[in-house]
Amino acid sequence: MLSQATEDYLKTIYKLQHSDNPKERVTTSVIAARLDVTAASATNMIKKLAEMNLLVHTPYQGVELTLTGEKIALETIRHHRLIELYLAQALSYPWDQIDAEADRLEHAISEEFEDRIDKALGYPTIGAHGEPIPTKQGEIENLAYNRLSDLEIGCPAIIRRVSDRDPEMLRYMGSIGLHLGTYVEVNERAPFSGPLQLRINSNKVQSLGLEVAHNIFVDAVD
Amino acid sequence: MLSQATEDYLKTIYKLQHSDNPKERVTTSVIAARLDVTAASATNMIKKLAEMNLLVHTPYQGVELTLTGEKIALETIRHHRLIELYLAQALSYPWDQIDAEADRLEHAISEEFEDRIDKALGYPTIGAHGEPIPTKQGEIENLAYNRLSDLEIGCPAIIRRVSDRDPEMLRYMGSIGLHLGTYVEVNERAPFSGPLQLRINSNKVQSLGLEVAHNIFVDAVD
DNA sequence: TAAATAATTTAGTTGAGGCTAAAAAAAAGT
DNA sequence: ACTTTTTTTTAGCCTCAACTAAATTATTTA
Repeated sequence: MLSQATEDYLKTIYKLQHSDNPKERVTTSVIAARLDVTAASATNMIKKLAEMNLLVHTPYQGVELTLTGEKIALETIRHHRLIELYLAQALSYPWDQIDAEADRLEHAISEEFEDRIDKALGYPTIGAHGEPIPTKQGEIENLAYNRLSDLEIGCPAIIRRVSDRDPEMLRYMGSIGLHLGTYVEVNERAPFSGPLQLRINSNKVQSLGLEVAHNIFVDAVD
Repeated sequence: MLSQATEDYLKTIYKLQHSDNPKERVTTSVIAARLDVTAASATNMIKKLAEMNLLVHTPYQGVELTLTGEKIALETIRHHRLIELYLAQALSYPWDQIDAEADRLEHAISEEFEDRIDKALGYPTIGAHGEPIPTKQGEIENLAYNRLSDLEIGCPAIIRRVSDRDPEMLRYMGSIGLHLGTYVEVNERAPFSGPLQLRINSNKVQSLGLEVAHNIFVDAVD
C-alpha cells in the first residue's frame, strides 16, 4: 500500500501535467506550492518517487509521471471523483464542500467501497464538477470545453464543467444560479478586462468577473 | 486534531475497560495485544496519552481513561458504528466486512459527514452488530444482554447483539441463519463444554459450538 | 524466601515526511 | 558577460509512532 502523501503527490503532478498549459513544465516549486509544502520537502519526495519508478525527474527541469505513476494517479483521482459525486448525490452535500471531504476519504476507501458507490451511482463517467471520471482500467476521457471567459458574444452555451479549486468561488457560482447544465449567453464584455454581462437561463442578467468566468467551462449549444 | 493512532488507542482502551470482565485491569500488554503492537510501543503511547491527560497510568498496574479521554473514545466509537451501519444499510455490505472498512474511514470523516449519515439512517441508536451507538454528547446506553452460551434450555430468546471481533465467525453465523432479531432456543447442551443444540426460528435445528455461542448475546422472549 | 518467570519500562534505532538554513545551479537584468 | 535574483538541491534536524534489545519490577513457584 502506498502512503497518503505518495498518492497526493502523484495526483497533484498528474493534474499539473494535464492542466491549463500542457507545455509548462511541472517543476519542484509548482508542486510544492500546490501541495502547500516547502520546495525542499517536494525535492525529497520527488527523489523518492523517482526511485520507485513512479516518475522521471530531470533535475532543475521538472518531472514526468511514468506509466505506473500515472496509473496510480488516475486510481486516486477516480476515488476522489466517485466520492465527490457520491457525497453530492447520495448525501446532498453542496458542491463547494465535497472536494475537501473527498480529499481525506480518497485514501481510506477500499476497492470494495469504490465498486459499491460506483454501482450505487450507476457507473458514472462525469464527476460532480463536470470532470471525467477515470475508469477502473485507468482510461480517462479528454473533454475539451471552452472557457466562459472566451465565449463569443451572443452565442448560447451550456455550463459543462467548473473548476473546484476554490470553494468560495463555487459557492458564489451556485448563489447566482450557475450550475452544471445551466444555459448562459454573453451579452457584452466590458473593456479593460472588465466583467461579462451574462444572461442566465434566457432569463436573469448577471454581471460576472473574468476570473470567475475563466473557471467555468462551456459547450456551445447546437 | 488527534492522530489516528491516538484515537485507536483510546477506542481500544475504552472497549477493554467496558468488556467482558470489568474488574480486570487494562494493562500495557493487553492493549498492545489488541492493537497488535509490541508492549514497548504501547508503553510509549500510554505515556504520551497520560501527558495529554487523556488517561491515568499507574505503572505496572494499568490504565484508566479520564473524562476527556473517554469523550474522545466515544466520539471515535460513534463514528465507527455509524459508518458500519451506513455501509450495511446504504451500501448493502455484508456484516463481516463493515468493521474493517469502518476502521479506516472513522478517522477520515468530518462532523458534517457524521451528521449526514446519522440523518440518512434516521438517527439510529443501535449499530449493525447490536451495539449501542454513543450520542453526539458522548452518552452511551448500557445494554446488558445474556450470552447465548448461558441461555437456559427451553427458554426462547432473540439475538440482540453479536461480537464483531472475528469476521470469519460473523460469516459463519450468517451462513447458518443467525442474525440480529433471529429467534433461538437451546434444546440441549452436550456435556464437557460440548456444543449446544439450537432451534432457529422455531424451525431448523443446528449444532453450535460454545465459542460461537459465547459471542452471541440474546434477550429472553417475554 | 529465594529463584525463576512474566510483565513492564528504558534506551536507542528506524522510516516517513515534514522543516530551516545554506549551497549550488539556472535565469534574468544591466 | 557579469552581477543579481530566483529556483532547486543538499545538509541537517524534528516529530510521530513503530521497532529491538536490555534492564527493571512484579509475580509465581519451588
